[in-house]
Amino acid sequence: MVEVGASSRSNSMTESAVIRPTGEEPSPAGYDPSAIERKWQARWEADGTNVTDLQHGARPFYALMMFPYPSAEGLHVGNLFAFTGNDIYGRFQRLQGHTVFEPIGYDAFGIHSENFAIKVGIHPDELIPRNIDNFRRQLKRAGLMVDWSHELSTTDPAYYKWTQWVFLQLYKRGLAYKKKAAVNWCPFDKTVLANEQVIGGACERCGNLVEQRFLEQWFFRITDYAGRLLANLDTLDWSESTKSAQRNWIGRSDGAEVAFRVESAPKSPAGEPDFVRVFTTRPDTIFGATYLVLAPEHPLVDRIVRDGQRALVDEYVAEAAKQDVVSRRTTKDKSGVFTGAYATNPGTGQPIPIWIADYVLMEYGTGAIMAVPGHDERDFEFAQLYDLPIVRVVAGPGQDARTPLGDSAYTETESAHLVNSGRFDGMTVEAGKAAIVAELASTGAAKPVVNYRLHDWCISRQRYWGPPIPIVYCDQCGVVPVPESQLPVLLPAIEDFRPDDSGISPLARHAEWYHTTCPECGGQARRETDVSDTFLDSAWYFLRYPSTDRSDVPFDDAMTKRWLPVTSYIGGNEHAVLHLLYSRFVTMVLHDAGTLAFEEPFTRFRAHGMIVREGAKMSKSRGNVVNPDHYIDEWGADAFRTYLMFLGPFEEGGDFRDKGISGVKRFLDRLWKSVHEAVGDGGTPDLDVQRKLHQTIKKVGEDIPRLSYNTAIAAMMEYMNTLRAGERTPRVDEVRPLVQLVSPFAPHIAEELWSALGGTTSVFDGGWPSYDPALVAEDLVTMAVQVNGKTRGTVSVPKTATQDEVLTAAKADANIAKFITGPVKRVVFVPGRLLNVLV
RNA sequence: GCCGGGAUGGCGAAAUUGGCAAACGCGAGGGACUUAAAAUCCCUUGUCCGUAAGGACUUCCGGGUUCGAUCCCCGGUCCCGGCACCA
Repeated sequence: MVEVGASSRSNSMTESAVIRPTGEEPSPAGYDPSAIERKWQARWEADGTNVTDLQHGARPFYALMMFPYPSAEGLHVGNLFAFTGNDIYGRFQRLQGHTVFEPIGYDAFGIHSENFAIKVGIHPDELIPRNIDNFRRQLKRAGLMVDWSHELSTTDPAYYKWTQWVFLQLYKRGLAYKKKAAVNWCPFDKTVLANEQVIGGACERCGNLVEQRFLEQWFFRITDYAGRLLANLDTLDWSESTKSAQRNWIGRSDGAEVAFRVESAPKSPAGEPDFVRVFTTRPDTIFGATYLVLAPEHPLVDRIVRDGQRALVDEYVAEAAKQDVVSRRTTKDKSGVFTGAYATNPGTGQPIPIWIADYVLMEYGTGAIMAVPGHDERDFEFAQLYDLPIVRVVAGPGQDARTPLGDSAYTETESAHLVNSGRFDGMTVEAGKAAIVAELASTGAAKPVVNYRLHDWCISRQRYWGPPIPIVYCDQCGVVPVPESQLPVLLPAIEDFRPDDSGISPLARHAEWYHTTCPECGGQARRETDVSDTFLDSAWYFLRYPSTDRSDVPFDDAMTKRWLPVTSYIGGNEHAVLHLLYSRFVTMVLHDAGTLAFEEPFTRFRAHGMIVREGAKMSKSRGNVVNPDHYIDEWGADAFRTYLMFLGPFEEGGDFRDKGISGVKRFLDRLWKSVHEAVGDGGTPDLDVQRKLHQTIKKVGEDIPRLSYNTAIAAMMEYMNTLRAGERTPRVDEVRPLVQLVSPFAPHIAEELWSALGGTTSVFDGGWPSYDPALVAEDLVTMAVQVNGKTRGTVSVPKTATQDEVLTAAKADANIAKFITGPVKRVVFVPGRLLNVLV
């Protein structure tokens, strides 16, 4: 048998220290969370308990949590929920013998911080450190196993120097480029808005209508990586919901590009026919393509438009350009205009009209489509509106070429076949796709193409509070990247940092910063005045943590080799696509550049759930936000942590109910009492308690790795109930392992009790208790007895009892016997579980 | 519309391989201790019938597979999240 409580690595327990004469009050001063929490936080700090030996520690385990944005309101309970979940996992891994690194930092740049600074009239330079101080104070109170010697803030020049370096790595590889792009502009907030910040065509903050502006923006060519970003997902141990969100966002669609020859385009150069290239996922329906549609911005529009239609087309194009980006995408009412031109359908050989409509988007595919109104809802609607021909080319079971389409497009593809499609008639949709693409490809009219919905990442912001993009514009040399040796390009401390409606960053107003010299020729030059997106700051922070003490490199090679990729990452699904995708992209780029040996940054990722309060979403306006300080004051961090983990499954979240915390507090009170009352472990152990203990050790050890914290806590509570059943006094060897099991959840009380039990080092250096499999298995089991599938009673039999023995025992039970009325037809016997008698 | 996750007592939830549905906790009711209250401890608590023994019903709805289904299959409803005029 394996000794309970014995650590495989160290055993600092002094047995004699805990044995007291029975009857003598062991002076339990009572459980005072705030006193012992202060005491142990101070001791951890003094002893360096949570400082990770990054150089030498065995079995490195990088337990990463998503670093917070340090808001003025302080730590949100959602942050603490996530951090506690990560902390328990990290502490457990440490108890398993890993060297665990649990760092924290602050994602402190960005529009959010800047807007708040403007609102309260305090410079972010002053406000952010203040907020960070408050966050640090709150994080320390929560008792996280954070290694504070590696804390970082993205606003620190020693950090953003390397954010700029990351930009330069992308620039060097041709993955950063500048182009004019349509953006949402809020005339009131005087800023570019992300698409997510525009609700129904209005600014989400001020409600003013958003305008479309064309501004020069920096982009990262993330679309080059779309295929890999998608394919690698299959290899990652991540929450399915997160992977699914990324798949949706990347949006792969397999199809073909098909060329439609424009009939006698008047303005094309002599002898050079124009082709409209369309992207389609349904090449099988080409015989049903009765018209083409170009996006209003399509470059071919001007060339092919016929004179009679020119005025109408120009008006339509101008109108479309005026619409803001978002409402253009979400308006469901279709409209369009005929160009007067025709193209040849390469399937039918027939001429079909070319239209312009804003339901076709220039950014996706080729900016042009072949419209198949018979089999596409949008095309159907458009064709009905403008009276364009609708042809059936796909028929389902029991349908044929003449079956009318009715009032909607037929979009089924399963068990459907082609009709009205010449020699392709009768083929399945799948076969038709392949055959038609193959045939068109032979004449160069089509090729298979994969399209992604993912757009390039726009990283420039015309704002102040971010890392300046390290680019200089020189009249002689053009666009010049700032040499690495001249990094960081410091964000100047300016008072006038408010954005204006020029669409140009406030930094442009500061001539002394804006004017500089060219790093190449030394001549007059201007700085790029945009700053980079906050998501660039957070796309690489996990690489920095182990190397925060290095000022000469972004990350130390040896450290990176030792600690990365991240072993375990825990965070919210609100970052499923942006942060997590950008981090993967940046890692891949650095991998391709030969800087990193791995191309995926997070080996395992788990999305935690959301906390609501009393059934309602927490919000400032509702006034139902949980303030961690308040609860920690009242109940202690240990009870607060444990309650957060107990209120629901970690990956689903749960309902924070103020009353609920008392149950967890009672549990800790009883733990405190049990340890202080515990008597020495002489004499005969109580076998039932021993069994329950070993079952609990097994269960908690299995539940924590799968983040099933609520059930682990329930198991410990059950054990506590067993331990104190019938007002028995627990023994020291019964409570000591429980203190260890509780320690990841409630670290302070665990340390206090561990030391009260004679521990001379931290409980977190004491290892994890092991269990005896022989004690886990009950040798007497309660089996259910069913008659015709209905449970009629139970029998208590030895685990090894045979079918006949159980049957005999069952028949001895009068209530069971009375249901066995006729001859027994069949008996189903599941050893140790149940007996089902069929009569 | 497409993709992912859900729906179980008054409430939060559990059931790890298809095997006693409701562990653990909250709330509620009753009791002990107390002059009293708090705290603590004990008992009861899915619904219905029954004094009880016991019985019937019960995991969103409707079917199916199985000796047996919260779990697997088919169809549907609702909730949460992602994507969305993406061709």
